Amino acid sequence: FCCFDFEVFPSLSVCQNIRQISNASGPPRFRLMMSDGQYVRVVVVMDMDILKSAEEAGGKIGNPTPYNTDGIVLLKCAWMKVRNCNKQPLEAPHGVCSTFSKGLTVKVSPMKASPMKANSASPGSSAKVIPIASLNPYQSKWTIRARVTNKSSIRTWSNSRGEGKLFSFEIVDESGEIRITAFNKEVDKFFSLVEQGKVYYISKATLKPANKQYTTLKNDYEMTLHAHSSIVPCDDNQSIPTVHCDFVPIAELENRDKDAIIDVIGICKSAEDVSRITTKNSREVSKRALSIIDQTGKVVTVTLWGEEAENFDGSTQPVVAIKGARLSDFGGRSLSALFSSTVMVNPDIPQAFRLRAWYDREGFAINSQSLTETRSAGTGLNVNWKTLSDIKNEDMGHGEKAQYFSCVATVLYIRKENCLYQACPSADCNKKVIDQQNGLYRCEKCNREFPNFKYRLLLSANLADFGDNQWVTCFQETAEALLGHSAETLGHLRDTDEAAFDEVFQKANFTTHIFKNRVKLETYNDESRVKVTVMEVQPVDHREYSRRLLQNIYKLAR
DNA sequence: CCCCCCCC
Repeated sequence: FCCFDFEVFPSLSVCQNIRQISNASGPPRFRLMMSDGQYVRVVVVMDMDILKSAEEAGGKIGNPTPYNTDGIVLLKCAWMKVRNCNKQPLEAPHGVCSTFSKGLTVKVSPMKASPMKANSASPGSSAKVIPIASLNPYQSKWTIRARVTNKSSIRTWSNSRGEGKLFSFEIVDESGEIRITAFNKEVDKFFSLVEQGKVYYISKATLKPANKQYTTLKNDYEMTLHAHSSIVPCDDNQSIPTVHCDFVPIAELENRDKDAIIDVIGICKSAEDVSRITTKNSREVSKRALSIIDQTGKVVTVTLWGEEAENFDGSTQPVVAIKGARLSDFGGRSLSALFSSTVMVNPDIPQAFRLRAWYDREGFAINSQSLTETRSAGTGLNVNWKTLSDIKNEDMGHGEKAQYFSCVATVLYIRKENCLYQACPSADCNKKVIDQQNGLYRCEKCNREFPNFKYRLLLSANLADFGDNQWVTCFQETAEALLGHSAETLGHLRDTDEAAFDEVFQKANFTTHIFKNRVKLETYNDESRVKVTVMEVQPVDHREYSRRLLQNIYKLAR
């Protein structure tokens, strides 16, 4: 593999195999990794508004060709052959070729011949190429030419009738679509050959009636491969339709029925980490929820499953298009990918270019609203962010109910005096015990004496941000998170090694965290004061924090 | 010859 550096201005669209290598000043530079002899199709697109302002500023951009009617113009489209790949070798990214085919601005063709003049002859078969729509079980000598639109992973089964493995894929041509299944030996033979998005000549397979219960494809038949089946890649695929999507704007999902199967496209604004869950049938499966946003300014949660969940990388905020997602009413409205869904990351389609341009220019900063209500506000959406000065300026906590807010703040000081107390050792009682001075500790709440106690933390800390500071209270868990040690360890340290105990507090000073707090006006001895209690301490996600700051700057600059 | 579409 070699590297190939180039500049894109503005940074409209970058596919997965391109890494940004600098953007310190001037146009950002990108690096594409690929191997010698490959062809690259370079497509440079630009948003019409940006193009106009560039031209007004005296820039010359040749003769742009309208790419679609949505204000995106095609600036350049050319095939380039990669040569001199003897530069510094780089580790090949996983699945480099298949992801290239999904690339947004750069496409790699593995063809050795000129990609512009592909061979259109059928692969030595006397049977003529017929449309999928004309296939039926009563004819055997046929060949079809079709594009793979969806390919499953390999699955195994075991039931009373036996066991085995299989995979299936869906194909489309100008006339229609059909599902093809391969079992056992045919899995070994064809699984790696069949690639999503590619075109093949297919012949000598068995047709049988499709069970409509299990498929949404528009075909009365489906196909099973057998020992004599033939699948031959076809390079000339100009005339074979690519996956067609009817994208539903995210805001429009509110008006659609539950369980509707829809196509959706959006920018992956944030993504959960992958997690393992156990289904009702006690099967383990991976899942990952994404938040996607489109030009309607609405966000919706999409859940990916299995390998798709495991392999998804949302760190570059890619465009995600899903054909055939199912609309659910969970949390209001949310989406789930099905086995029959096609998930495309940075697809090479105008809607994706347009979305990228919109998001990078303004979408990233808009005040988005999610159609999916999340109960835990851990995803960065729906968090009530405040600065410390907001507590006073907005008279927070003065109402009937306590208010909750999150802030990014730095520890200025933690009082170590009286931060530990001796608490009742019984499981759910944290009441302070009275030292009877006879080796026993009395809990008034439990009305019992114990030979032992447990240490509990009750910390007063002073937090600051750029505008103000605030005394807060941290109980056990949040205090342990802040100090980085358990109450038990700290109690022991205080009793045995005062220097080490002091050190713990020194180390916690000037550390910065996300604090999730409860604020409430409390009255004690006729004196009212706002009390802030820390409910949660979390590390700062600097990427997410920077995005929020940029968003705030953008809003203030309006 | 499979046919699972899941979880909060």
